[in-house]
Amino acid sequence: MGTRRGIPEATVARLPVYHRVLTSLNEVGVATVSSEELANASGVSSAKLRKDLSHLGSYGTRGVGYDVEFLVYQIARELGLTQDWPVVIVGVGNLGRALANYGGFASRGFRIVGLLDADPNLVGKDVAIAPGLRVRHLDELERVVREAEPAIAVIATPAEAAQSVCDRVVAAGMTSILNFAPVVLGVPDRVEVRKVDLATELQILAFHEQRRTRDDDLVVSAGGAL
Amino acid sequence: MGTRRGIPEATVARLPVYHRVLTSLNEVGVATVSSEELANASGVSSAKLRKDLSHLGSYGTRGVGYDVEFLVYQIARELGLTQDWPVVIVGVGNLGRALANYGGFASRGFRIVGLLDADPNLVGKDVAIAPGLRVRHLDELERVVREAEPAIAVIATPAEAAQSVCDRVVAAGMTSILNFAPVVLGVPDRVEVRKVDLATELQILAFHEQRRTRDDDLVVSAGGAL
DNA sequence: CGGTGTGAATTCATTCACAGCG
DNA sequence: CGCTGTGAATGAATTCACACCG
Repeated sequence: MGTRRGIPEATVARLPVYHRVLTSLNEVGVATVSSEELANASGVSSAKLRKDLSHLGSYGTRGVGYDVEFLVYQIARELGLTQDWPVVIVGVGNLGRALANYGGFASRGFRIVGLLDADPNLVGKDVAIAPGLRVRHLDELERVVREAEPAIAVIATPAEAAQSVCDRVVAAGMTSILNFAPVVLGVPDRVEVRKVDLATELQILAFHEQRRTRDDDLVVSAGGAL
Repeated sequence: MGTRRGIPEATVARLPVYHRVLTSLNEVGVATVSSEELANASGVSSAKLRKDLSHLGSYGTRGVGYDVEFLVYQIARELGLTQDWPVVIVGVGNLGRALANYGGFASRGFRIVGLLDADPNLVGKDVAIAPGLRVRHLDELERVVREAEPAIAVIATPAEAAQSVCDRVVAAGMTSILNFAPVVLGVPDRVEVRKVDLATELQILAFHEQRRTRDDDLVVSAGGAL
């Protein structure tokens, strides 16, 4: 039976993908999927998918597969998507704006309750699709946190500002941070930080691209020598 | 001695962080760091850092530490940052624009050679800081690839367009893709895809936030019962 | 029969702890 | 003496392979 306690971190990181794929399937009217099908659509092996789902419980039917609608709900519940998550975004440059207008948030329980920036020229602007959500000055951070009680902050400021914004966010009592600034944030143990780093991702691709090229050369050389 | 062949994937993913931290230290004039210091600044344990660096070679000095400038160069070389990486960005919405204007790219050898979009209203616009880089129509993709020979494509389109853009990118001969669209891209084995998914990251945070809250409740209940 | 769920085997990553070098 | 580099120990994630159930 599903272990209930302690879902492995690697599994948690894949649940959002399964959730999205299942949601699509559901919208198209698919009622049932096998682990093989769902795995293919999610870009993982079927063994991995079954092991992942087994951590949530025995939600499949042997010889048949998984009920799409039921599974969507179970994953959503496990991830906490069935509740409302107020979020503040600090830093309203191109990236912050892109985030503010990203539809994927609202549909999954994430509700932007604050768009904050230190630049007076941006304050008061209406940059988001969200109804009447204007940019407020960074100094209103504490007020926003008191009023809307967001647990999650998104930091989309320039690198130089990130740590001090982070400190204020933590001081205001928030406990989860999604950091887009290219710096390693220092936080107390109780605060969870995840980072998304565009340059890092490109560098990892470059590494593999380089390795590929080098290896091709080796193969060619070796081939020539034979 | 450093194994030379096959640096572990987990290590590769951390090298960009070390590289950035070391670059900062170098700019501030620090000549030497210990594994302890560099590890702290990078948010990892010193044992992990030493093991990571050991895969590149024996670049430290016992009793002293690492020469900052030398190590920056070694990591850069390993990651392929010492060469020029032409990159195309497909999709020039807020996110694509944020990427186009992100300074961290140029400074690490990534050079944007194409900004492409299917929207005629965007074509011809000058959205990037980059000198004279105007948005071109998606149909020019093949031409851009032929002329500038980029290996890496960044996909920042809406979800609906991502797979067809991906297919064209692959058909044009590119082999590395950084995908920001919230879909699982299907590609041939030879093509490497990395994805950055904003909604996924928030969902992982929400999961932990929810767990934290649940556990707190348990602690409180248990405490009350004693 | 077909496909899930899962122990067992394997591979990959992290941590420990210390020998040995500068 | 201090700090690197690394085998050995531990832990986490993936893959295998098949018992078992609908």
